[in-house]
Amino acid sequence: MDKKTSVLEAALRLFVEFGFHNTPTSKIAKEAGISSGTLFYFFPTKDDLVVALYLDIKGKLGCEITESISLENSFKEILKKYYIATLNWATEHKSEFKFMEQFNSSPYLKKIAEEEVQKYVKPLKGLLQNAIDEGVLKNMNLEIIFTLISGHTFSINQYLLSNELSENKRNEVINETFELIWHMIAVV
Amino acid sequence: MDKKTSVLEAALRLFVEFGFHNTPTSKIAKEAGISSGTLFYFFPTKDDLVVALYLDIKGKLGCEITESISLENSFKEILKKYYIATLNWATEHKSEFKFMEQFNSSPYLKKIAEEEVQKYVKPLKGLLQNAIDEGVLKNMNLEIIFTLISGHTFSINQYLLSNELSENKRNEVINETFELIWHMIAVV
DNA sequence: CATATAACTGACTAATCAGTCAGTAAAAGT
DNA sequence: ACTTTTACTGACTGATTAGTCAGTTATATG
Repeated sequence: MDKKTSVLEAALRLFVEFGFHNTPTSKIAKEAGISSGTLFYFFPTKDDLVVALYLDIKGKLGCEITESISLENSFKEILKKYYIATLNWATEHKSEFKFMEQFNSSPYLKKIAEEEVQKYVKPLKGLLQNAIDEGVLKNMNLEIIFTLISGHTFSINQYLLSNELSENKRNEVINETFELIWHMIAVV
Repeated sequence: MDKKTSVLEAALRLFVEFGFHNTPTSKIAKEAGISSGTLFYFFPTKDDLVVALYLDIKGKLGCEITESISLENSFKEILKKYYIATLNWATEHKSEFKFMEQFNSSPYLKKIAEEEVQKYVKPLKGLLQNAIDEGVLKNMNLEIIFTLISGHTFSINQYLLSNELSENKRNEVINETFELIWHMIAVV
């Protein structure tokens, strides 16, 4: 296997379990089955490794979600696909999700350019603005609508992650809570 | 000033700026204007300090919010007071809020007993369950209702913290978004 | 006043850590 | 075949760190 990848995978596992501060590079190298020198061959500093892992995960998440969108549907259907894709991704990638959470609320975030943070958020914001302009969504501040959707998704995610539900029950919760957030932001 | 307190204050400042991992105890002691030995006199280990800070802040937040509640009002009014008190606290205690965020999404959280985490959440959950039983709130899973309220509050908080609004505008946002979450969970 | 206890100091240490480096092995280029 | 570049090693180092400890100062207590 690609050693660079195995470093990223080992780092993810250890960071989630022990945190950035309690995960020495030596441990990451050991877990990845490579020498300490190789780690620094690929990632000049530990910070570079942390940031690379962030960008790697963010890229994968962004791709998977934007891929799930088909613009042929109604805005409600598009948004629901976004919602479902995000929740499914988090459930299928628990470690990645926990890492992002930890990263986003740490001072490491400062090291990421604002434009990079916004990269995968921009398309959604564009769609939301269109929907507001067309009168599909309430005429509220875009940032507030975006915040409401993100916050809602995040919190339902927390619920789904801490309660292992059956396939049916899970879909029920997702459908019901989507209707709730939809009625909060949409013109009815 | 009490030296134990000044350690907690210095630690809060530095943790928020540099993160747990990048804040040596020596720096904390210096910032607090005491010797390294004194820090360990009060807090046997660095972890103990981090946990003590968490419990200190959580206690203060819990007190301030439960104090703001008067049970004479309608459930809607009680919940709105909760909402406003939480948002105001976060705005008036930005550092504390950031610290809690960082702590909650870090592996440090594991060091806190579940009952301690739930301590200040229990009364609210009790009120919510009553409101469900009385048919004031929709007959939904308590955990989901609780999650929806927390997530909503958290996200509006993020919005308020990153956009410095005038007193009027701020109140407007708070009132409007409270009505939104209320209509999401209440029987209308 | 005398004694005990609590608060406090700062130089010190043992351990750990991020990162280096001189050199080896493998792959790619010519 | 020869050379260059890339991938990789692991022992090593200098810096940093959490935590100690022998001793000092302040405060309370009898």
